[in-house]
Amino acid sequence: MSTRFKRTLITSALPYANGPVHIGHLAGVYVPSDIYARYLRLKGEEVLFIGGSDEHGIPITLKARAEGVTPQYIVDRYHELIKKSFEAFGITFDIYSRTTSEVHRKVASDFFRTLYDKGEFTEQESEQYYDEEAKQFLADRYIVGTCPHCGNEKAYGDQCERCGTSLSPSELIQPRSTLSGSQPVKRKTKHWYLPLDKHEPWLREWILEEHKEWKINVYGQCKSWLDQGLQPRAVSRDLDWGVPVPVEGAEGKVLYVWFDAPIGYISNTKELLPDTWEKWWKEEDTKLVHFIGKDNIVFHCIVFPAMLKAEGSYILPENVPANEFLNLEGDKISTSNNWAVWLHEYLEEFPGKQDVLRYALTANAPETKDNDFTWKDFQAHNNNELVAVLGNFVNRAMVLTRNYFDNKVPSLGELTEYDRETIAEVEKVKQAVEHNLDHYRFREAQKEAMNLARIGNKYLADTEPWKTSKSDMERTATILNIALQVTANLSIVMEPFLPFTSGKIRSFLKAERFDWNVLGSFDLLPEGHALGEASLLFEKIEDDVIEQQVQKLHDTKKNNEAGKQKAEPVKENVAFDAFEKLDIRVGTVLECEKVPKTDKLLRFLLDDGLQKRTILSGIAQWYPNPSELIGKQVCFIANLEPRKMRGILSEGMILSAENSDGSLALIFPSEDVLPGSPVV
RNA sequence: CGCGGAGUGGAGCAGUUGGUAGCUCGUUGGGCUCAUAACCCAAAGGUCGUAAGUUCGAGUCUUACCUCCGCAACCA
Repeated sequence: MSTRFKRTLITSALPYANGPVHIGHLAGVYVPSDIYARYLRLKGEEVLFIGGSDEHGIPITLKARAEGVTPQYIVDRYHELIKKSFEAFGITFDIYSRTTSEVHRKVASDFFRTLYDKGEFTEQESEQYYDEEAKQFLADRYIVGTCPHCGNEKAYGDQCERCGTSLSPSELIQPRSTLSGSQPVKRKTKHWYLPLDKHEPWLREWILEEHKEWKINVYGQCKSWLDQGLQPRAVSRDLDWGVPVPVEGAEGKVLYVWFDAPIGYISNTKELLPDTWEKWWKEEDTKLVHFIGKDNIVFHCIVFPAMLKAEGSYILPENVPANEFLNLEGDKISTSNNWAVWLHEYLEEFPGKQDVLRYALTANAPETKDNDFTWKDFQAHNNNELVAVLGNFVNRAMVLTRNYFDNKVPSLGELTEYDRETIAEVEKVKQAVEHNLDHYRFREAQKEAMNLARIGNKYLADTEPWKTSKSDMERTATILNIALQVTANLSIVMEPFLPFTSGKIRSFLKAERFDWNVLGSFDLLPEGHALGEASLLFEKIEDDVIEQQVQKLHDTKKNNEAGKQKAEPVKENVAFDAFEKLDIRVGTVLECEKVPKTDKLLRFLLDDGLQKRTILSGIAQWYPNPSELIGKQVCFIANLEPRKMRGILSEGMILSAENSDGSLALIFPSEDVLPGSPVV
């Protein structure tokens, strides 16, 4: 640590309490932050590691509504589950609290009030949907209606889940409130905004000039945001679940969750240390580090710093080592599709194997780009590295000592040149691990730590104590003394990465926990010291165990697909005249090409019997050679309101059939007809 | 010409301020037998996405282009 700092405050992104924690969360945030925290503690530094659940926000209220329970019930359930599984996994938070705590309510409320009193917010009125029966404003997610794009009648106010379009509530046709079912009305409401645009100058200087050392993905993202120009962001919402806005006339309004959540870091610190928390947040010699995933970069690098700066008494983060995403067996991890390896399930199915997962996730950490977790890799990391290299070396050292020296540390005699070289190698490992950890390169650091076991294996192979034991017990004693000292060193260097294993090694050695600063020493175990009972550190994971996990995922996938393949229920009946209002016709394709700079849009020029008509259709990915469609006849809706997309006016809609996987197929008449023929 | 990231031996990754391309796993051969068929050694395998340029010299700098991922846009 540079002399600038006296202590380190580590925060890890608050997991959202509407589901359990999965390996993506672990690899991206919790394993690296735990390694870092353990490392600094082992070095004897003053460190605080903050975690907690993020328990406010719309998705939780929706989930509660869907299950017919209270939001509190939902967050209680997941908070407990998450907290317990983190604990069992060995994530050593100094506190794992929650944003529904009393302390948080007060801290967040005061924080808002301070900014409010200082005039750091702007106020803005806007029109939003209001439910007159339920007597409250409706968040986007509380409004359903017909998607203007695909006709899905259950589109939400922020997004249509069928076609994936993001919407705003006013775009919905026939909006309905999910609270009462009534038709909402537009009403004026006032919200507070954090004017990020005003903070842009110093943010620019602070990040782009003073923090060039940030990871390139983080720096690049920030630069991108800053170059595009920052916009004011609303900090309040009309909702009844959250921290109330502490301002007169703000009844029914709560802090927006992104404003609320990062303050959780502060309130959790305060909950743990009611008297001394301020030194962690307000003294310049505290080093603040946020561990997050890449989806949170803008909040932790721009929004939260702007909040802290606006408040005025807080320090800013020194680094934000954000990771990319972890995929699972080739596909994106998805909570809603159950495409994940859940921590609580792993802990049950692989009891005592916390370190195996920690190791595999760190070895394959998405530090520079998205990575893929596969069970086969997991098995290989365990069998070929943990078992074969680390477990085996420790076992060799222990067994040899038991066989030749009655399980006692033998004496160190005269050192050979080779012994000295080996000892020097161990010192190099220490430096390499430190250097990498200091720069948040956990994958590389773990690899270097593992090299210590490799050095040990090589040392035994080269010195062959099983041979020297036949002629020269003195030499054999020296060799095994060194091998045991290497083992003791392993228990130190592995502590941040594999804490459970490290503890086991210490119990084998009957040793207390060593400080990091004695790493590299060869007098950790005194001569004659009686060793404990050794067992295997790791066991092989057989193919069938892996296949079972893969099968589990395949089953999930099958279930998901089966679920989707069910045809949608038939919509409500409509009167014949409603059908008659639609003017569906056949047209002949004259031109067809991809619209530049889009992924999905094809531009059709149709002969509709009367004139030429341009229609855009979002089917480009299913028709890679659009020119092949020229001359074909397609069906289209002729009297749909024209709409401009990408600067081109689309006059109608071409009809396609949609598969369960979302792929689209154009509908053609079975025989050629005259252009303009009506479809009846 | 929207923004960012990535393209290095079969797989996953390092390559610091430009100077003969490294690591882990896998593969092949050999050695060893203390050890969970584990360990050790050796070899094969890369024209560092493509093209041009700067330079005595480029994976490392410049330009153009291609591919992949994410965001944005967009999907009547």
